[in-house]
This record gives sequence, C-alpha cells and structure tokens, in this order.
Amino acid sequence: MVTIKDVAARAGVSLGTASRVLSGGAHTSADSRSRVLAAAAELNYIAHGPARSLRRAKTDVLGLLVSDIRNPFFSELAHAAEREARRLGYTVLLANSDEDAAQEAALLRAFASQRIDGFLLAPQGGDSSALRGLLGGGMPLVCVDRTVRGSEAPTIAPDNAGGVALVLEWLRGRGHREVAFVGGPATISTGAERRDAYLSRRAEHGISTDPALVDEGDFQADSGAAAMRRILGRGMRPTAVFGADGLMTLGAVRALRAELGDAARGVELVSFDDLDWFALTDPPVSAVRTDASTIGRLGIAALVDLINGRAAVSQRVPSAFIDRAGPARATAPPLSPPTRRGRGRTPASRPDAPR
Amino acid sequence: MVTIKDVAARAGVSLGTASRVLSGGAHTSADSRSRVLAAAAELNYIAHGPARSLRRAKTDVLGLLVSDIRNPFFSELAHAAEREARRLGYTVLLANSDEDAAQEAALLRAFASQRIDGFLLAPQGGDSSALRGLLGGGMPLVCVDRTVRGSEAPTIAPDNAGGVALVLEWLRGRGHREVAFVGGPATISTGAERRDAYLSRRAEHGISTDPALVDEGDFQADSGAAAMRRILGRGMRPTAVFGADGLMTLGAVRALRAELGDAARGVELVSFDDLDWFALTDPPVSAVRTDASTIGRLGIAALVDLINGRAAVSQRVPSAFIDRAGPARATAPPLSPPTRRGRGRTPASRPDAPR
DNA sequence: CTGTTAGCGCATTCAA
DNA sequence: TTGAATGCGCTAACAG
Repeated sequence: MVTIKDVAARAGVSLGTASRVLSGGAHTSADSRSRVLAAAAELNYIAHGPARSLRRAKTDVLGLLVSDIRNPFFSELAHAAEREARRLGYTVLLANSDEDAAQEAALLRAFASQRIDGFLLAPQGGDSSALRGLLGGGMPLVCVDRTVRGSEAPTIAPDNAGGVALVLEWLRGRGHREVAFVGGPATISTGAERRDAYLSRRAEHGISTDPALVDEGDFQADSGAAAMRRILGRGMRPTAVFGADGLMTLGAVRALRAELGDAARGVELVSFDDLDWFALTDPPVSAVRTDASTIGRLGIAALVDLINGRAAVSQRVPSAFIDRAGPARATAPPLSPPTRRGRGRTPASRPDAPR
Repeated sequence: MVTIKDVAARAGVSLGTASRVLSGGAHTSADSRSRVLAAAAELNYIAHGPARSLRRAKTDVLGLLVSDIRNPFFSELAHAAEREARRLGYTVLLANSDEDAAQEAALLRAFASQRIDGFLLAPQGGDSSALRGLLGGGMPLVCVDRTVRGSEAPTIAPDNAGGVALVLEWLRGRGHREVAFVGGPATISTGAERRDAYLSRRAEHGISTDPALVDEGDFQADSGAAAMRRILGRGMRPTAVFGADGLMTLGAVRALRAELGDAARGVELVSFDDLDWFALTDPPVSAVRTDASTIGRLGIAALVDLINGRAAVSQRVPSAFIDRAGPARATAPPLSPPTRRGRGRTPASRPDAPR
C-alpha cells in the first residue's frame, strides 16, 4: 500500500510538505504543489482514512439509522440523505434497527465505535436509554421522521397534524361517514400524532366515532392487513379506509380484497404517505405526500450545521394532498353497513371538493 | 473521550493487559480480566475504531455500492446484506452510484480511502477502469445482481435466462403472439441477458419477432413509460407486455393507462422482478421473482469468504414464476392491431396453462 | 515556504 | 501472564 511517505519521496519533498499539499491546503509553493500532485497521481495514492481520522479526531462519516430500508419512505429518505451527505463531503454508514430497541442500541454503539461525526436517526419507539448514553458522549444527532421523547435533538419530521387535516377535509368532501382507520404503533411519534389528530377531529368532519372502526399495526404491511381484518371482523363496513402510512395502506388494501372480493372496489382509499403505484389500483389510492427526500436532505443539512457548531432547528415538513378519486361514485357501497345511521353520499349532496 | 488507558488505570493494570482483555482474547488471568471488564463497563468505554483499524490493518467495514437504493430490488438486497454483515461482525457503508460511471469511480475511491475490508457492487454498465485500479490494489470485491465484463470477481446474480424461459412458457400458455418487450439498457448485464434470452427464443414460443414490439429504457420508471409509448406510437397493439424489471414494468403500466385508457385492461402484464403491489392492479401483473434478499445474503457471505482467504464462487440464483392471471379473458383486445396476422387467443384454443 | 518531530489510540512485540 | 516499548499513517505544531 502506497503511503504519503512514498509520495513525498517520489516528489522529492518532505513528508510534511506532501501532507500540506494533499490535505492541508496551506501555503506551499506552486512547484512543490505540482510535483506532489503528480507523484500522488502516478502512484495512485489514496489517503488512509483511519489514520487521518485518528489524527484529526473526525472521520467525515455520518451514520444513518432507519427502522427499515425496505420501507419506500425510508429508502427515498436514505437516497436523498446519502446524496446530500456526499455533496457536503461525507460518506454514509447505513444501518437498520428493524424497529428493535436492542438492535438500535447495538448499532448506536457501532456508530460510536467508528467515531462518526454524527448521525441521523429514525428512532424506534421503545427504550431510548442507549441514546441518552451516546448524547452524553456529545455525539451530534438529528432525528428524522420521528421524534424521541425527552430529547432535545433537532428533528425533521412530517407535519402529521396538518396532513391528517387534509385527509379529513377530503373525506368530508367525498361524503364519507363510516371511515376505517388503520393506524401505526402508538409508541412511535408518527403513529401517535396521526392517530391523535384523526381521532380528536374526525367528529367535526362528520365521521363516525365508533371505536370499532379503528385499529392499528406496526407499520409493516402484514400488520395493516391484520388490523383491517379485525375491523371487518367486527362487522364494520366502511365506505373509506385511511391508512397511517404507505405500508399500512398496502396491507389494508390486501385485506379488503381478500375479505370483500369485488365489493372492495366500492371502498375508497386514502393514505398518509404516497407510494409509486397508488394511481394504478381500482379505486386508486389518494394520499398525503410528505417528501421523504426533503426530510433526508434537511436532516443532513441540520446535522452538518450541528457538527460545525451552528444552530440547527427542528422543522415540520408540510404535506400535499394528492386526490386521485374520480367524481363521486354513482353506485352506493354494496354491503349493508351494520352501524350506518344515515346516508350522505350522493353526487348531489357532495360538498365542494377540497383543494 | 475515554481511552483504553483510562480503563487500564482504573483496573490497576497496564495498557497492554487491558488491550489483551478487551480485544486480544489472549492469555490473561481471570482476575485482571474481570477487573478490566468491570472498569470498561463503568467508564462506558467504546474502543476507537479508527485507531484499531490503523493498527490492525482492517476495519470490519464492508461497502455496498448499488445503483439506486430506491429501487425495491436493491433496497431489499441492501436490507439483507446489512443484516448478514452485522451477523458476521461487520458494519456496512452504503453508497448510490445513480448508474453513473464517474460517480461510481468516486465512491470506489471513497471506499478505498476508508480502507474497508471489501465491498459488494452492483456495477453500472459503462467504464470500469476505476474498478480495475481498485482490484489491482487487492480490495476484495463481489458483484451482485450484475456481472462486469473482464473481471473475475465472484458474482451473485439472477438466472436471467432461466427466468425469461419461465416468462416465455407463460406467454405461450396464455396464447400471446403480439408481445411488447420493455427492456433495460444493453450496457448492463441484466438488461442484455434478459433481452438476448427473450429475443433469441421468442419465435420458438409462437411470439411475433416484429422489432417494433421491442424497446428499452434505463431501469427507471420514466424510461419504461417512454419506451412503452414509443412501441404504441409505432402502431403496435400488443396483447401482453413484458417488462425487464419492476420499474420498467411500472412505467409500462403507466404509459398503457395513459395512452389506451380503459383498453389497457385488456393487456396482460408480466415482469422480471416482483413488486409488492403487482397483485392489486387490473389486470394483475404476473412476475418472475428472484429473491433479492438471497442475493444480498449470499453476496456478503461470498465477500467474507474472500476476505478470509477462502474460495468464493459465483452463483446464479434461480427464479420462481408467480402467475397472477386468471382464466383466459373472454373479451378480445379491443383495438385493431395493425400488424396482427392471425388470432390464437380464445379460451377454446388456449393450450395448457404453465405450471 | 519547508523540514523535523510529536503524538492521535490501539495491538503487538519483546522481555521479564 | 504481564508491563514496557514500538509504530501503524497521518496532521499539526514548531523551528528554521
């Protein structure tokens, strides 16, 4: 392996001069500069990162700890974060916690061991004592997508309440009263905030407050399907289903199809988080879209601010509603709804569509 | 920051003894062992990775360079790779080349600079001179999903020819003669192998060899849509469309919907690579499924073998066909096909369904 | 502007 | 089994 010593020798300068040219950027004569650069190129010199890190007490590596890189929301976030990090001169160490507190703690240790300069975390909902340990050690941290209780870490998260408000307006606009809610885990801030916003305000929008219409999963598709099946199993026959994230919606759609067959086409769908294929199903899935890229990009930017001693502020990223529903359906939902008390859902009675 | 020196002092032993206990695993008395361990725990000592790397000439970090982490195939692969790597005591450095040769080269340099122990690469199709430089430097490499010309790196890739054969059998079983092929870039091995296997054998399966039915994109959804539009723009009215990967199929479906409207429902769909939602569209998308997790896991296993001086062998991972089509459709494709010469597609004439 | 030198934290060698 | 000493490759402080 070629070291900076080899480069210096070949360029006929001292080790110190070579170092200054190669990384110091400091005062060096044009002559030695060009000779060092030439020597480095000829020898195909690549600096030894760990050695440099040891000396400089920084690594130019950032960590990204997400709960599941397979979740399209997080893979989009990761893509944007990696891109932004690279733009700012950092590389990214990736890890999946799989929503497990112990695993999260172990990975945090691995990050700490690598002496990364800071990290982005989408925290799981459980025990965060390991996190506190790290922060005690002074490692810069920015939370993304989710907040963590009892931490002042800057957080870039979706505007969950605002997004839910858009969904509620849309539901009212379409005349839905019997709406099933397939929520996420209450231990995770996105799960709790979306559920609370929805439950506390659905009555204002003319939506039934029957608790049997509400169930939750763990933000994995299978659990969304199970939650939907439980709702149907209680005899509920909603005219619309609201999924608390893309994967919960995916699961709900699968369960609807499996349980109701063709009648599933009579159930309108709306999701918090948008997925690639939501326009392609029948009926299509409308969605509140929060740009995961933006969260990833802003997260890295905030983290780098933090690392450089600048202030980093928490932000809520606003959402946009994507209305994929056509005109209100002429055909009423085909199944007799046990809990339904009235109708309010004909083209004539349809209020103004939301923006 | 607490160093091993602090631990040694607290345990009342020398630095060397502490080191032996903490990582050497070598001969130490039970007494000093327990005291060192206790001191380390009390001080919350976490070894300095870069310093250790500098001394040991290894980092316990593996690189993973994919073309796009947002592609579900690669995010599944990455998830499995990260998991397997962690199981084997490694952490994973992630990077996206975005299918760009220059970016791939830059990231390879970044990997080399970090002195990672080896890396998994899903190579882009273009210039691979940077790669050769690295391999000259002796860095262990395993290719995943795609092969790279002129390299003997072990490769874990799908059995593209075998997968295409399954698709061809299915197409024949459904009686399709006019089949559009939305291929991937010929510069990438998966694009070339799938296309070659399909083009060279489609005639045997009774499929039209009209070149106007074939077009290609770059494995991003938008390019798949554009390719599909070009095929339709040439007046082709296929009864089935075969997409060379999940995202090409996604693009093709979008273009079919946009261009043909309801008539798009008359076109059957089949994809190389399976996506979450393929069962939910109308008609559903059948697919050849190659398990990306398996590729990721085997890739890491092969890489670790290589690092440890064991032999690593290339493998082709077999695919399974997922037939989501119902009984053959009663309604013929609704548009008059300019190039069609005969029919072969009524329920009566339908040959045996494939397995 | 440049050469020399001292360590960053750790694993490992060599003596004891 | 253990302590002391060495150096991995590099940057930064210092002296010239």
